[in-house]
Amino acid sequence: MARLSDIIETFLKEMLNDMHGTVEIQRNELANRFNCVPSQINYVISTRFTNDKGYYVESRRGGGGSISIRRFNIDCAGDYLMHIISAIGDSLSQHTCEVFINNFFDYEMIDVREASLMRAALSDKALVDVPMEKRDNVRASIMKNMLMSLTVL
Amino acid sequence: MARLSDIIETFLKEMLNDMHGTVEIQRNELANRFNCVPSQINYVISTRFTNDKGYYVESRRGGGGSISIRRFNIDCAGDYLMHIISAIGDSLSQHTCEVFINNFFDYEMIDVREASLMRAALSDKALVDVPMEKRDNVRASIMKNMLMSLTVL
DNA sequence: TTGTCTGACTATCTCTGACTATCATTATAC
DNA sequence: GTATAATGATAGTCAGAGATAGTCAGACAA
Repeated sequence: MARLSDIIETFLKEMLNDMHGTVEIQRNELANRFNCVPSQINYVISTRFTNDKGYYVESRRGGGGSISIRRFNIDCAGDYLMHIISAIGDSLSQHTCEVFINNFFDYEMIDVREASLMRAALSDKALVDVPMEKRDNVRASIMKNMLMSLTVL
Repeated sequence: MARLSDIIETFLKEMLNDMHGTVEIQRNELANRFNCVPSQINYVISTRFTNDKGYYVESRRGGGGSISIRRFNIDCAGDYLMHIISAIGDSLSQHTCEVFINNFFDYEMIDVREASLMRAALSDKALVDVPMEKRDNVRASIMKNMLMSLTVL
């Protein structure tokens, strides 16, 4: 028998196709439709709609709350970016960042302000409170998140 | 389900646009129009029209009383940025970041890509490797560095 | 052993209503 | 007339109910 998580995953992906890459759902409503507990929806989202797999998820609690899922744009520059993102491992030195950013700028994937923002966020100065042994991991994570954010625009 | 608060917020913001940045309302009248209790109006104002978001609110009780909302005029973006930078302490929650970024965007100090980059760099997701007790410090530091980088361009 | 599913507990946001504070106007006392 | 009290018309506060979503440990299934 097919797993519920797979069914829900398929349902959401079809919805994403129909809605051109963005869906907004209510957790309880969806759980109801599939006769499961609400937290199952969290499970599906956290295992199937991760950043690594090309999705962006946001949510809001409280009355009228909801969960929104966006799919990255994998075309055009996105392709190259996705390639870079997967090439970046778990660790990234400030120097390597600099090289990346200069490249992005040279290839006109980012403008001067964007480059400046990225440099600022990834600098040792900004990360001074992060313990040395973790700093390059955090830098990699920030870099990947920033690049992913550009692929959806 | 659409949130009433959002509807009222939108209504007031449209009114602000039409009236060039200043509106004067009567709490009971507005509550009546939206079929809610008067204190809901206070809720909307205190969550959506805060100082941080660039609004100034005054009110008068008693017969003929009313509430007035004014939107700040941000003439010099650089000054505003410097003001924010000095106002940011050593710690900054993700939620507060969100408010700031939306603000910068509303005032056209940053564009949609820059906003997206900033959100990505400041998100809990990007900072997951930073120990919880340090995360808000690191966030404050990244935010200040990014803002500084914008002031020099 | 790993991935799936559940439910109790928690966190957050919204909305409501009872109670309080303030101001303007009118009535009353002197 | 003037001072004071009463009344009515506003707005403000706050605690609690309601409506969502998130987390996590443990049961269960492939």
